[in-house]
Amino acid sequence: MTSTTDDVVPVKRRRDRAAREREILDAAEQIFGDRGYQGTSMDDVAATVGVSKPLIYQYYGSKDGLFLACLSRLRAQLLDAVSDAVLAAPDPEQAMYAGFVAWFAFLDEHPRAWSVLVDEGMLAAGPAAQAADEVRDEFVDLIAMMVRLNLPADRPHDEDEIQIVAQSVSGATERLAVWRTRNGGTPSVEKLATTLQELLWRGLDSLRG
Amino acid sequence: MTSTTDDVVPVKRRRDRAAREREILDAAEQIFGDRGYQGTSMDDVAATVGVSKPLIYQYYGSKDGLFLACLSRLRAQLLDAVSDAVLAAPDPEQAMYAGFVAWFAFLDEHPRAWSVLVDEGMLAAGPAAQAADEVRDEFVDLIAMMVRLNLPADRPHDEDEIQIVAQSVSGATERLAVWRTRNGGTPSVEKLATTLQELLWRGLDSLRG
DNA sequence: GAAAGAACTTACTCCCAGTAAGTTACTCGG
DNA sequence: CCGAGTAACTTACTGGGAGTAAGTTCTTTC
Repeated sequence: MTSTTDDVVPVKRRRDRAAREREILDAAEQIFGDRGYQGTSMDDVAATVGVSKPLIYQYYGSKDGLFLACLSRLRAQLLDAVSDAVLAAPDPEQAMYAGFVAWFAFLDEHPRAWSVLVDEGMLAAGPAAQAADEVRDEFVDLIAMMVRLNLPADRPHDEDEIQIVAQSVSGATERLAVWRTRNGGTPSVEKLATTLQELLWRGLDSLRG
Repeated sequence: MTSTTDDVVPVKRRRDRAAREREILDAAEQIFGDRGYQGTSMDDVAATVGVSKPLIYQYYGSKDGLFLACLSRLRAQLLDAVSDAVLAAPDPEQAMYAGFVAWFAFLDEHPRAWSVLVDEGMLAAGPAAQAADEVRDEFVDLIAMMVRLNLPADRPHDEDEIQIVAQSVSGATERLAVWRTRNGGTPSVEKLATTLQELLWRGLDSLRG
């Protein structure tokens, strides 16, 4: 009865640094995932954790720092999932398949992780992002049209497959363009186009029948 | 000599709306391209054009609106370049090649356009963007390793080609994941993995020799 | 040469990243 | 049990950038 701390709300307010850091990181991952980088304010994160903003700054330095910490943790998880699947496979062909499955399955099971990592995580939310998507869609449509023209007219084609191929080609070319720019403009345009052509042309045969 | 307006700086200050809009759009495209979406302030754009900020708001409504307008113009140019190349080709195989060349060449010749459209345009600048790239690089390395393992050991392999393939696969899977999420989680993970596998596996034969 | 409207500006508001300086709770040696 | 030391935490601010209300000046047109 003489205990000093047992009337109302005996909630532990102070926690040690490691525990608090984890709490903050969890909240941040959630909020970044929901609202994107831009849409997330440090005040929101602080309020969610029930802590004041400067504490977050003390632990993570900046908004970028906090985002980066989320990213790091997720990256490790995703990379592990995929590498494990690949390394467990008995031959290269199955390794490739297993890698794809692991990749898509991970992002399927961690939709929020996904947003933070690649999708909206760093994109501006709203109309600008939507417009960028429209640009992509136009190319996807163009590519899908080309693929369709190249299929035998008599056989019913699998529209899912066409979409998958078109999205893949669009994603691949976009990434190659970024990479090439950062790489100082090499390899040459022709080298890129030729290699892509080789990689995809024969694959398209499979879909042809 | 009695003319009222010919001493110093007879610069025309007012211009009609269409001309001013174009001026603003040009400046915005340049600045967005240089500094990214986040790094660009409306005050910067206004100062560059030599105009006050509310005028830009009157014409474009918001920062997103201005960005969107830049995007629209560029999209039309890029899409035209690629469609023209594709449609001018005599057969599907050459159309595919021509399309790739047109895509990479356009982005080569308009590096700033490029930034606005896809690359840094909407990404957060600084350490966060860098970290996201590191995540990608890890996957690219993993894929490159797999490709290398699958090449005949005796033949010297073309490292550029390996990088191109690895970047392509990484870009394709990333895009597919975004698309699938927005598409409500279909098609299934297995369908995606199988189609990708078919598309790429035979293409990798070409590189094998 | 005045009316009308388009082109343009000054001077704000609010929100959010980041910070300076201080306060409170825990802990450990005596 | 108590005070000194430190880790955990807060209040109260600055600065910068998006967006706006309410005007002011130029230019065209009758």
